[in-house]
Amino acid sequence: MAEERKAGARLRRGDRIAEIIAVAREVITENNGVEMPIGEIAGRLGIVEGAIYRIYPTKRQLVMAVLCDWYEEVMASYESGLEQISGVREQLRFVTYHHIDCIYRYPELVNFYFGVVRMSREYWGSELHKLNRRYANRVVKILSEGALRGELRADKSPRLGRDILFGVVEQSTWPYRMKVGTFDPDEIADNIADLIYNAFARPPETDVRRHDVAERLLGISEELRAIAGGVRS
Amino acid sequence: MAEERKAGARLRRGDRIAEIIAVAREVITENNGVEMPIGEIAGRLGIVEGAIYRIYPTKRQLVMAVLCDWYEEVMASYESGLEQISGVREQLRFVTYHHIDCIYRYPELVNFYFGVVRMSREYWGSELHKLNRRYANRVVKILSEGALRGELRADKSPRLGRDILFGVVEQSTWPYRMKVGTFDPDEIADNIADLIYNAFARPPETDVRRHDVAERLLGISEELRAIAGGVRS
Amino acid sequence: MAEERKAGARLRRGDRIAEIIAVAREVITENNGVEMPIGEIAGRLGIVEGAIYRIYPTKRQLVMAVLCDWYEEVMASYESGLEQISGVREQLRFVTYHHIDCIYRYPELVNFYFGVVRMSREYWGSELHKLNRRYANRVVKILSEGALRGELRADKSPRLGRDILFGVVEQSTWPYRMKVGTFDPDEIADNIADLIYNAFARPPETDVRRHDVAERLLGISEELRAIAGGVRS
Amino acid sequence: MAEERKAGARLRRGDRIAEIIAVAREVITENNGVEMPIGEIAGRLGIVEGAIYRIYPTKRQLVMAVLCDWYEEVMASYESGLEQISGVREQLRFVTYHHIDCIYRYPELVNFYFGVVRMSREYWGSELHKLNRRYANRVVKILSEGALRGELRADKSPRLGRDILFGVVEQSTWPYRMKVGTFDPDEIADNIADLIYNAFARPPETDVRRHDVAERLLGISEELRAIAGGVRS
DNA sequence: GATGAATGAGCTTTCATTCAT
DNA sequence: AATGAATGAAAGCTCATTCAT
Repeated sequence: MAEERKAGARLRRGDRIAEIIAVAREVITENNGVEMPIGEIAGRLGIVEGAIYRIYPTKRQLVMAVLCDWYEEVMASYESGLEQISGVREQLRFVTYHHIDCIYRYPELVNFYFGVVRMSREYWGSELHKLNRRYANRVVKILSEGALRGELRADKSPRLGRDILFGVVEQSTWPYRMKVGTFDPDEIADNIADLIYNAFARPPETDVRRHDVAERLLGISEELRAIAGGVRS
Repeated sequence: MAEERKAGARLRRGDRIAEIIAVAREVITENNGVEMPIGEIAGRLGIVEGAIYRIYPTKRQLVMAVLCDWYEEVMASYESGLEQISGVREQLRFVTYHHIDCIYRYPELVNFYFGVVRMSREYWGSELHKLNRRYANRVVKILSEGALRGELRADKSPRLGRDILFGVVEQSTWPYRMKVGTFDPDEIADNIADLIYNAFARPPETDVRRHDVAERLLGISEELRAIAGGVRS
Repeated sequence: MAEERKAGARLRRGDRIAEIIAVAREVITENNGVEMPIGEIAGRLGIVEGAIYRIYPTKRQLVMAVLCDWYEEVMASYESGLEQISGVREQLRFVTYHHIDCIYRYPELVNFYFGVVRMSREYWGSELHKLNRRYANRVVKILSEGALRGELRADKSPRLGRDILFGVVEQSTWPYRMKVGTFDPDEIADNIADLIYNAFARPPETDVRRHDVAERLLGISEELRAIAGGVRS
Repeated sequence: MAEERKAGARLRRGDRIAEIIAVAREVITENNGVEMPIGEIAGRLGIVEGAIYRIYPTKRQLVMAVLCDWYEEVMASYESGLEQISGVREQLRFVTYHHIDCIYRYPELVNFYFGVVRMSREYWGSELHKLNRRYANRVVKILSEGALRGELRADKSPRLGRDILFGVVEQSTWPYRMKVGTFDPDEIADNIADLIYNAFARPPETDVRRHDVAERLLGISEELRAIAGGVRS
C-alpha cells in the first residue's frame, strides 16, 4: 500500500492521514493486536515519527483515529444493512451475524480494541466509545421495539440483552482470536440469535388462548356433570 | 502490607514467596490491572529485582503464580459452596453470584487477567488456563446434568450456556471495572441466573397442566356419554 | 577522537555512523578485545544508548559493522598490494606479511574477532564471514595457481596451505596479542612464508639435472685421472 | 551423574570437588563452550552457589580447576602413549592425531579453552598455561631431537613447528567446533603430520650423495692439478 | 562444610516523545 | 508539512559474589 509510492513524498494532509491510518491498521494486525509502535508505522511509510506527531500529537489520538476509522467502516454496512431488514428475529440475526463476521474478518483489530483500547483510562467518553454505544444500542433498540410491539417480553431489560449478545460473542470467539481455534460465523450467529430471541420472546398468545378454552371447557363439563348427576339420582 | 516490616529482611523462601505474591497483587491492583513492573514489586519489598528472579526465573512465571494463587483462593469457596447446593436453578444462581462477586471484589485483578494474561501467547494451555477451564466447566456440568434430569432442554449446548454466563457478566461489569460505574452483585446475579435458567428451562408446567385438563375432560366426556347413554336407553 | 567535539551535538547520519564505528573500535581496543558495551560507546560520544540503537537495531549488527569496516580497510591494501606482485614466493610472502602486520597493528581487534565474533552463532554466513573467506581464499588461489604453473606440488591441498598460514600466524602472535611478548613482523613473515613455500614447492628439476652433470663430471674426472696415472707412471 | 545422589548431601571435600568439576564440564559442554554460570552448576548439583565458593573462592579458580583436570586427563594418554612410540615421524603423527582427536571428542571444552580462558588476563603463567606448555613442548622436543639425530633439518625452529602443528589443527577444526562441519580425525592427522614432517625433514639422500660427489670431484681435481704441475715442471 | 537469601552492577533493548533545522 | 537526530525513562534479565545463620 505505502510501498507503491516514493517514500516520504510530500502528501496533502488528507492523503497522509489516510495513509497513516491504513498502515497503522496493518501494523496492529501484524502485531496480533497487542501493540502498535509509532516507529513501525513511520518506517513502513518511509517517513519519520515526527511527521506522524505533526498530525496526531499523541499516540492515543492516533490509536483512536485508527479504531474510529475502522468502526465507521464497520458501522456503514451495519446500519445500512439493518435498515433494510424488518422483523425482530431477522434484525437480531443480522446484528449478531454482522458482529461475529466483523470479528471473523478483523480478529487482531478486535483484540486491540478489547485488550488495549477498551482497557485504557481515556476510552470512556471518547469518540470511539460513542461509536461503540451507537453500535451496541441498535440491539437495545431492536429489543425494546420488539417489546413495544408485543413480540417480546416487556419485563426483561433490553440492556441485558445487549450485554448477552456482545458478551457471548466475545467469549465464543476467543479461541479464534487467540489463533487456537476457528468457527463458522453462520452457525454460531444462528445459535446465538435464536437463543436471545427465545429468551426475550413472549410466551405465544395462542397457547394462552388455548389454555383459556380448555379451562372453560372444563368448567362447562363440570356443570354438565353436576346436572347429569341430578338427572340420574 | 510489606511496608510495615523492615525492608530487605532475610526471609525464608516460603515467606518471601508469599510476600512477593501478595505485593504483586497490590501492584497490579494499584496499576488498575494494566501492568505489573517487577521493579515496583521489588521496591516495595525493599529488595532488588534479582531477588525475585531467584524465585521466579521469568516475569511470566511470577504473573502466572500470582493469578493461580488468586484463582485457587477463589476456587476454594466456589467449589465448596457449590457442593452444598442442589437444584439447577440454585446452582446456577450460585455460580453466577460467585463470579460476579469475585469481579466486584477484585476488579483490577480481573482486568489484568482479561486484558493482559488471557490475551497473551503463553496463556493457552497454562496452569491458569486449566484452572479457568475447571472453573467454567462447572457451569457446563450444571447445565448438562439439568438436561439429563429432564429439568432443562437437551437441545441447547451447555457450552453456549457457559459462554453466555461469563460473557454477559464480563460485559455487564465493564463500567465497574473501568471505575465509571457500579452495580449490585445480588441484583445482577438474579437477572442473569434467571435469564439463563429460563433460556435453558423446558417448556413451563402449564403445558403439563394442560395435559391434565385434557385427560380429565376426556374422563368427564366418557362419563357424560355413559350417562347420556343411560338417559337414552 | 570523539572527546574532542562537543558532546551530543546533532550530527548527520553518516557522520554519526562514522563516529560510532570509530569509537566502538576504541572501546574494543581499550577492552583488549574482550567486550564492547554499548553504554560505553554512547558515553564516550555523549549520547544515549538509544541513539545508537536508532542506527544499529541490535548490538550484533553494530559489532558486524565495526569489524566489516575494519576488514574492508585491511582488504583494500591487501588486494591492491597483491595485484602488483607476481611470483608465488613473493605473493606468499606478501600475504603472510600483510596478515601478520595487521595483527601487529590491531591486536585487540584481532582478539575481538577471534575470541568473540568468530566464536558466535551468527558469524557463520555473515557479511564478515564472507569477507574473511575472500581474504583467506587469496592464499588458496596463490597456491593452486602455483600448482597449475608447475611451480608448486599438485598433490597438496591448497586449503591445507591456507589453514597452515593463518593457523601458524594466529599461534605465533598469541603472546603478543596477550601483551606478554612481542615479535618482529618481518622476521616471522619470512620464516612462515619460506616454510610454506618450501612445503609446497616442487623438488627443483634443476637439482636433478645438476646431479646428472655432477655424475658426468665425475666420470670424466675418473677417466682423466686414469689417463694421468698412465702418463705419470 | 549428579542426579543419582540425593541433592545437597554432605560430601567429603574431595568428592564434592570431583563432582563440581564433572558438572562444570557438563555445563560448559551444553553451553557450547561459551559460558559456565556458577548458578547452573550449583543447580545441577542440588547445592547453592555459596557451597561452590567455599571451595573455589572465585570463578576463575574453578574454571582453571576444570580445565586443568581435563588437561591432566588428556595429558595422561598423551604422555604415556608417546613414550611407547619411537621414530620422529611416528611420534609426530601420534601427537597430531592425539590433539585432533581431543578436539573431536571435546569440541566445546576446546572452544571454552580457546575462546574464553586463553583470551583472559589471568591465563598467562597459570597452572593451565604450564600444562599447555608441557603439552606443546613435546612437539618442540620431538623436532629438536630429530634435528640432533640428523633426521630433521637443524636450520628450522622447532617452535615454529609447534606453532604450525597447533595452528593448523585449530584452523582446520573450526567448522567442526562451530557445529557447521565435520572431519575425519585420521585423515586430517595424516595430512598434517606428513606435511610437518616433510617441511622439517632433511633433504633426501641424493643431496647427500651429491655432496659426496662434489668432495670426490674436488679431490680428483686437486690430484689432477698436482699431476699437471708434475707434467709442466 | 554447608545453606539460603540477597546484592549490585551490568547488560540489551524498546518506545513515546521532543525539537532544532 | 515535514526531516532527522536524539532523549529519557523504563523494562526484563543475568550473574559473580557476599554474608548471616
